[in-house]
Amino acid sequence: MNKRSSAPTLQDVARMAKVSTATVSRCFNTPDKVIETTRDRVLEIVEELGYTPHFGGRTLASNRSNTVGAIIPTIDNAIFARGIQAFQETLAQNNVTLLIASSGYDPEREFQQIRSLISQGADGLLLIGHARPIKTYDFLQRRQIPYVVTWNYREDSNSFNVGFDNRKAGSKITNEILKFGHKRIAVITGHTEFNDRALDRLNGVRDAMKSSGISELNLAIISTTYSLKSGADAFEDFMTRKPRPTVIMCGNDVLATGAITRANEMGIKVPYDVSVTGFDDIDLAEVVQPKLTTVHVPHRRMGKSSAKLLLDILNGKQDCQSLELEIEIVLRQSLGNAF
Amino acid sequence: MNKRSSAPTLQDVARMAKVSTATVSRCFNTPDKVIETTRDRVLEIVEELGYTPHFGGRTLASNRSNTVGAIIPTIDNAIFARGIQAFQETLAQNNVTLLIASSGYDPEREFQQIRSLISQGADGLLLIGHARPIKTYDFLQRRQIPYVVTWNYREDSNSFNVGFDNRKAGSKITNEILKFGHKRIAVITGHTEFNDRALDRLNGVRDAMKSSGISELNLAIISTTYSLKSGADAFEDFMTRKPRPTVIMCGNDVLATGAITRANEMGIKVPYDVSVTGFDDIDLAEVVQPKLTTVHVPHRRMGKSSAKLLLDILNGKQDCQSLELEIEIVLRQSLGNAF
DNA sequence: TTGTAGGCGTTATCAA
DNA sequence: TTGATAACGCCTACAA
Repeated sequence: MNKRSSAPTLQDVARMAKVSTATVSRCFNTPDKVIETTRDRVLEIVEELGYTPHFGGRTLASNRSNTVGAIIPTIDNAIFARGIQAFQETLAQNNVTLLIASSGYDPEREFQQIRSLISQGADGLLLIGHARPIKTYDFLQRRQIPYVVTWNYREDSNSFNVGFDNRKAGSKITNEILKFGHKRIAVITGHTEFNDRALDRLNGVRDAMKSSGISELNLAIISTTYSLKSGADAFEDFMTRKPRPTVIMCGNDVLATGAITRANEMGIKVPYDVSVTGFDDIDLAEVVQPKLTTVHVPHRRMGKSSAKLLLDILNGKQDCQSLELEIEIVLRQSLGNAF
Repeated sequence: MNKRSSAPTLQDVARMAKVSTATVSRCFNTPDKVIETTRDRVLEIVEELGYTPHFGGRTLASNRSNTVGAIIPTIDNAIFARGIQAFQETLAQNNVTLLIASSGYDPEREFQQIRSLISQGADGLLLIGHARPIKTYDFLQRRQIPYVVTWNYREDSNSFNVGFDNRKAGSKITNEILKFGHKRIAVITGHTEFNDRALDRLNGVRDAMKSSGISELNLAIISTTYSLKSGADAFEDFMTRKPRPTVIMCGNDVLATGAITRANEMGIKVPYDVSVTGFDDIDLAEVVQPKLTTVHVPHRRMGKSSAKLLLDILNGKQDCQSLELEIEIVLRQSLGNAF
């Protein structure tokens, strides 16, 4: 790769403003420590030259970057977009820049991305969920990297943690479903390996069934990737089995939307022939017909709170606390009585 | 912000492996220039220490970062996600890291983000669309920053450019609409200031009407922000006017989906009472009922081609070429005959 | 209030 | 094939 054509440096500015580099540096970092007239002169030159501080030099010298990194499973999906947007806005208010990377739900790639972001100088990280190889946690620990885990709250976690309890959430929506008299339950879940959100939701379903005395024999599961098509295919699979389930619970709204779309194509009436539920409450949930009964996740609050916690940690604030947020079930039209 | 606890450095590795820092460096950058036994020893220590190269030091010394930046209008929206994902994948295959920032459709913020990414050491940039203040182009020019403009192709552009011609696309779908006998046309567009995609699409509509001899008096326009609710509200606005339009063209699928959703709520039948069209062909387009007639944009191809072009430019390849991609109209159910 | 100078981690040139 | 060593741009004691 070519060298970047040389950019103006602190030196250049200093020379033209006839001051030392130290003074120019101070104009940026401790402006009140330089007298106004000098500062004005310097800033004018800065403007004229279009000078931008060289980030590499800065981190090298000061050992901090005012940058944090976030590694999310995927950007090609609305699930994380809203939360990350809020995360970023909160950081920006505190003059911290966000670097985003995506892992494609692959723990090995997540590890690489973590290393890469740290190399880039990230002061701290946002990670999605708890499930990752020990190797990754070892690295984080050894390098003493400040990080916050979000999108799943676990009381017993060793990490700083902002989010909702996916297991409780799974139970909660299952209980709602059971109120409608459903007995034969099918679940379309995302792959649960290294995806603790999916796993916990599923275990929540089991918890609820158990405490209502419903046998696991009434639970059928398909695990697949998160896409409209996967949801649709899994739906069709379930509906060609005998006996059919009375409700199909989906691991997220994308899967649920795929399921309902296929239902419409097959001439199956939701919720009269079968009920469908989602998880996340993204835009899609209100667009699909019938509208989706789903779990409302406080995306923006989660992003904002994660940012605040991470900033507190980075600023060395004492007694930083993990934070559990609550979800709500939102009843729309896709869940009805069991037949 | 706290200092990051000290990470192992090249020095540490060198000391433990009993070689010079130069050799360790070579192990990473020109591995074939160091004999295998030494290399193995070094890499072992690297592994043991969990050493990660310090990015700041590296950029400082080598004046390149193997990083490129992309500034997109928003991440909270599926429009750009797929293209950016493809862009990133292609970069990753070439060991280049992507930094993403979002501008919120604000040219001033875009300018800041550009400076910020350059400060971070980005070797090149991906920018969406052509419309931005001269100030921004001046900066790009003066600093000789390699960049590619995407999401809109303009033949007369001075920038390297990958995308489709939004104006032609606007004409194309309008012509399709005119074939269905529509005469009273309403457009819900995104704000066109500093959004050349929106502006060009709109001008394309005008072009097509003109060359079919339809007066501009038959064109009504509402410009608004890109959200489901804005689309819905604008739809309702149009449908309470007299006479009603026979077709409502939307600047993207989000607006169109909002429009159809509101139509359903108001008991207005699409396409019997009014036709609706979208733009982009994202997932939403096939989920909403009736399915959306829209402009299919080659998101992934655009992302991939942009990445290739940018990499070529960065590698100093000669005769790099801008690239025009084609769109297609996809006819689904939301467009019908004028009544 | 300002300047001097050393050092941050890495690469690259030149010798050995 | 390896090692010394001088940059790279910036920050920050310390001195003036």
